[in-house]
Amino acid sequence: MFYQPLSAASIRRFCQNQKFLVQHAVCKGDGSIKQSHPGNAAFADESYLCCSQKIKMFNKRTRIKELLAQEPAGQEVTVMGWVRTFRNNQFIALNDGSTNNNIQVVVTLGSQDDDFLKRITTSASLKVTGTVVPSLGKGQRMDLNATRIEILGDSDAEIYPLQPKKHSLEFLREIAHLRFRTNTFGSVFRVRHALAFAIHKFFNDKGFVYMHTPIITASDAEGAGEMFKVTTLPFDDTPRNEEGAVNFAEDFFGKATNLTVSGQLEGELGATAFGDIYTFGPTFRAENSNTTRHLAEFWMIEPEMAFSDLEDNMNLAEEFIRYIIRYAMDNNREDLEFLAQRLAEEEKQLPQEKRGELGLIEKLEFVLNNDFERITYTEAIDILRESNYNKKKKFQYPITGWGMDLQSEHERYLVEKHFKKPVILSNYPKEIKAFYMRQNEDGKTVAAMDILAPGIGEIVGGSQREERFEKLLSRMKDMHIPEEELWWYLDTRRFGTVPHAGFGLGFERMVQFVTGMTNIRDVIAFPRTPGSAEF
RNA sequence: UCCUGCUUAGCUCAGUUGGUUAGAGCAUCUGACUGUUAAUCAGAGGGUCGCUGGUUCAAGUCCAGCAGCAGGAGCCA
Repeated sequence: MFYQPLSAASIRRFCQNQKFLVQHAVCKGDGSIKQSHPGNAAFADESYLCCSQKIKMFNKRTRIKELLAQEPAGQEVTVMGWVRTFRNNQFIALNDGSTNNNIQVVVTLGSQDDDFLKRITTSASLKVTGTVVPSLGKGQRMDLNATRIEILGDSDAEIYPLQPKKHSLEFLREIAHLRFRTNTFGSVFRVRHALAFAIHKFFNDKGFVYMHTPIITASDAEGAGEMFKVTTLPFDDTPRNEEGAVNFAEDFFGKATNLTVSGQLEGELGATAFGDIYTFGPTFRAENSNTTRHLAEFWMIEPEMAFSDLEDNMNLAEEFIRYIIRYAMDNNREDLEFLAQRLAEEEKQLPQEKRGELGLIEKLEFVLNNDFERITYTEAIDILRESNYNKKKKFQYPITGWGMDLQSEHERYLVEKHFKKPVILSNYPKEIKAFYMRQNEDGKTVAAMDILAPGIGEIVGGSQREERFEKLLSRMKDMHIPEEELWWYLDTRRFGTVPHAGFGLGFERMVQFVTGMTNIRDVIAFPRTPGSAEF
């Protein structure tokens, strides 16, 4: 079905022409049908028209991406889009977001009056009907010789902020609502879409169940980070209990609630019934993190697999990452090539040692064609200790020995200097990892794994989960995790527990890796960061 | 949260040792031209130099505080 707001006059005209069969007058607002009177405009005033797809649609248009793939043979088409540039009062570069490539609309000299031409400004929206012919110019294969141009929406050039020139990413962030109309963000968000689609396809093809874990959670025991509180309690005159603490018994849910920091614990409930599940949804962290790779609201993918161990987990993660990169390479080649060029130009500004050794496309191909390096935490410490970097005391944080937490400079050294490819680090000391990770036989380490990617750092964090009830419970006690709050989680270990494993992958970091964008705020439509929730 | 840097026209940036009326390119507007490729050419308009206070005869320039932005660190995905 297709909906289009129309003026009463347009509706009357369409109905009189009988080109369109008006099936329903649809009430504005909620979209519910108010009247059903074929061909009668009287009921459609200030309403939305709803036309059946079988009937000729008002907006029957050819996407510019599809048009550019055709042979120019004099065929008549209608395209709609936004003006990128208007040169010479004659050539309109029109873009509709289906591709970065524009269709060149040619306006015959003298066919339009000057006042009309002056309204063809950057980002004005047009409906153009014309014939497609081979271009006389050199920059493009085809021209659309316009026979009819309709301005759908004017764009005041004096105040429209985007210009046909290079803008800084910082400036575009301030106009995030318009930045999709640039080539860079067009490509980034088409690739983002492709990756999201590929994720669902990958898991669906493998028989995983897509599970919707809650956004609002009551447990604050996960320890994954600071949480945003969810409450309907008043800020002034907040109800208090006898001890003077906020009385959440009076709150909406009757208890304290937060936005989720992870769907993992709920995911484990699904995995211990369906076998294999995955989640893909928004996640929230109230950490005061101001970096190029943290967001307060981000999207996370969390598969969880029953009857699996750490190695199965690593295998899945590696296959998964390859699959979605391959999908983007196969389906968004043009966008990736544009982004590769953009990145190459950006890196020209940097000193030699800060530039990537490979171009974006080469980097992605390298990841597709080479196995990830798999090493244990213990091996990593040895490599770092023996490195020239350490001997020359180039690390800001010295390698103190086994048991230390790795700093990002250490991870970067392993990934970018030593192995020069993605690295899967496993079997960390239990002291520096979460309570639910499975304890290894050595009594010192847990079956955890992180995947580190060049330029991004940690992209995946996962583990085999502790399926043994007693071990899990004693670990929770050690770490002061209240078991009464997680009674439901512990039930999976009480009733038919199985070895299982899973991981979390930060979607935006993956999009960063694939698009080469260096700031995470440029791969999510409307970034939420400390002090910033515009749009 | 900590460290560092930045803030001058719509955008990207110059602005010397503190010294006359703060400049450029692009954009915008007006006009010209017309097969252009971020078109070109000519002209015009556009500034509380982030904010507050201080030093000085004199501050865009020096000092302090605050704010915003960016990069790095921590936390992590």
